[in-house]
Amino acid sequence: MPELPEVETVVRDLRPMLVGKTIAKISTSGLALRRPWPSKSHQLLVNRTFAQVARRGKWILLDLGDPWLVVHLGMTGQFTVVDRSVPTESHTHAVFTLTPGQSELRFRDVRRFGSISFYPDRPSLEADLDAARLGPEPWDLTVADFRAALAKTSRCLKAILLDQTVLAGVGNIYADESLFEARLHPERRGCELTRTETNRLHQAILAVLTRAIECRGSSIRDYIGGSGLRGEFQNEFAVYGQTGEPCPRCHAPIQHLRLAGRSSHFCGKCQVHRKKTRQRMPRTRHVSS
DNA sequence: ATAGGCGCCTGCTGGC
DNA sequence: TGCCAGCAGGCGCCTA
Repeated sequence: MPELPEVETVVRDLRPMLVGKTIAKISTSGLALRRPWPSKSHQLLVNRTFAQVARRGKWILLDLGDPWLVVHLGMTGQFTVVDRSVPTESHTHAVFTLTPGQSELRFRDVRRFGSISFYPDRPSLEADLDAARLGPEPWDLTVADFRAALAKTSRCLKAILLDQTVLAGVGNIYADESLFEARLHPERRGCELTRTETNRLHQAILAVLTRAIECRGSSIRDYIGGSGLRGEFQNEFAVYGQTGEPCPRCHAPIQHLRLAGRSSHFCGKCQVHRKKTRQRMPRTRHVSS
């Protein structure tokens, strides 16, 4: 699931419900998540108070005034604050009882690709973030830096956008939607983009992410925000999951392709693969429509 | 450097 | 109705 807009929504939802609350008790399912979360760390978390809730890429950073918890939602993670009276759903792997009040912070993850990591202090957290070589947040990535990153690689645009070391937070949905918005074919290579195309892609990424955050992200099946509310951006998809549907721009059917190991959706007519100048070259090809 | 495949998990859908 | 393959929003590891 959860890409930048979804994680940002969770963080914005959780912040007012967590900051100032203290962990009174922790219970876990005991099932392994993607990263180990040693039960030894639990005693270091009890009686600690949430000071801040932040996001870096797709990671949720919970500052407990020096121990830190870092949560990744994987594909199906849900991180919510609910009243204790709400029945606990299956696949709930961690419950933090909060005080004062009657609420609980719950981590639920059907596929268990998500993770909860404990860091005793800020330097240990920073070291791990550095090791991950996480790229800049999209809004901190200048067009000049983006241009430089594209120019030095022959990888296809889809793979570049999914690479968290280039920019942090974009996943499969928003890569496809950004490429559509920028009218660029996902198989185009980074190094072959013109200055205009690079600018257009940069703008498209920011525009798509901004609109998605305004919609509280996309709920396809599992995703919900920190308060349990679904997102609405799935209703705005131009290409993602729209195979065979008419392109909202030119009405040609949306196509589907497996690229960089992921399914890619695009309009083969208005997301041009080759440069326009070349496409106009007379060739022995016919167009039937 | 990069592409591709796999594995980690569970659940849902579509085709037969 | 039932079975089974294929697919899913992520990511890290391995090989070629």
